[in-house]
Amino acid sequence: MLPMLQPSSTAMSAAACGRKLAEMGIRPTVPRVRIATLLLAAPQHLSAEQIIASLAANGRRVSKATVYNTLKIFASSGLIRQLTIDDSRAWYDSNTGAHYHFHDAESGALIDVPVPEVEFSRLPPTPDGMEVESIDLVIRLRKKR
Amino acid sequence: MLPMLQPSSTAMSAAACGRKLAEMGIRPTVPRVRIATLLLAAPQHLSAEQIIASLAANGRRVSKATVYNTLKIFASSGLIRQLTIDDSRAWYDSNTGAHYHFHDAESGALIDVPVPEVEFSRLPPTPDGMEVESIDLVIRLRKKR
DNA sequence: TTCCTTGCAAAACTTTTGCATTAAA
DNA sequence: TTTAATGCAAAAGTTTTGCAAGGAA
Repeated sequence: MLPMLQPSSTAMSAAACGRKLAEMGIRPTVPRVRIATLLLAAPQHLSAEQIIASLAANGRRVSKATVYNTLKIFASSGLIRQLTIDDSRAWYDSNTGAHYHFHDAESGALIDVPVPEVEFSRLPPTPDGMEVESIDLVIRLRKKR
Repeated sequence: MLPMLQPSSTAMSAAACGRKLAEMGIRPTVPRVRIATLLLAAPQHLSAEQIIASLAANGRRVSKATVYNTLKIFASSGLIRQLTIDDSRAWYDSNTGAHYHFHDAESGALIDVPVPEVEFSRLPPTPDGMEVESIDLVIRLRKKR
C-alpha cells in the first residue's frame, strides 16, 4: 500500500476542500468549494472583497452575496475564524488554531503570534454564570521613531 | 484659602469639561462640551448613536456629523479611547487608563478588566523597526451551559 | 419534487464628506 | 473680521436581504 501523502501545510486541493466541507455538514457546492480552496490554500487573513476580487481574477467569479453568506457559514461552523481587528471590515482567518495577532494600522499588516510566545500568569476571574469562549489579543504596532 | 474640591469619580461639570477641552487644545464649543460632559460623566462605553440619542433625549440635540467628527477628534487627542470590539460599530471608552475587556456578544455587555487582574509572563518579540503602541485584550464570554 | 443555494438588485447600517450657515476668538 | 465648527443632505463603504431562477438530492 502506498503511503498517504499529506499536503505540506494547510494547502488543500479543491477535491479535498469539498470533502472537508461535506465532513462539516456544509454542502460542497461549486461556489463554496472555490471560496474554501482559496482560503485554505495557506494560513492567511482575507477580507470578503479580497476573496471576491481574487476569485474573479482567476475566472472563478462568485457573487458578492454568496461570498458574504458563505463566509458567515464557514465561520459559524468553525472552518475559518472571523477576526475583529479594526472597524473598517471583517477579516477571515484560515488558521483556526489558537493564536494571537500583531497589527500595524498604518500598513494594514496583520501578523500571527503563535500561542507559545504569549503566556498569561494571571487572568481575571470569569463573571458568574459565564465561561470564556475565546481570548483575543491584538498587539498594535507602529513604526519606531 | 478654601480647599479645592475634587469631583468624586470621573464625573465633571460642563464647565470643567470645557476647561479640559481647552487644556487639550480642543476648542470648547457647545456641541463638544455636551458630548464630553456626557461621556465623562462616568467611565463607560458608548456608541455614536447612543450619544446622539442620549443627547437628544435631554434636549441637547447635536447633529450626527458633528457627533461622529467630534468623537474622532476626542479619540485622536486621547480624551477618550476608541474600541474595536465587534464588527458592528465603534465604541468609545471614557476610561483612558490602561485596562482590558470582557465581552458577551449575546447581551452586548462590555466590562472593564483592570490591569492588575492580567499579567503577561511572556510577550512575543516586537518585529524589527516597530514598537508596541497598545495591547488590546478582549476576553469573549458566553453563558455557561 | 422538494429543499437549498445562487445571483442580482435593492436595502440597511454605520461612517464620511461637501457645502452653505453659524459661532468662536 | 477671520478662521473654525456645525448641520443638513448626500455619498461612500460594508454587509444583509428579498426574491426569482437554478441546482442538488
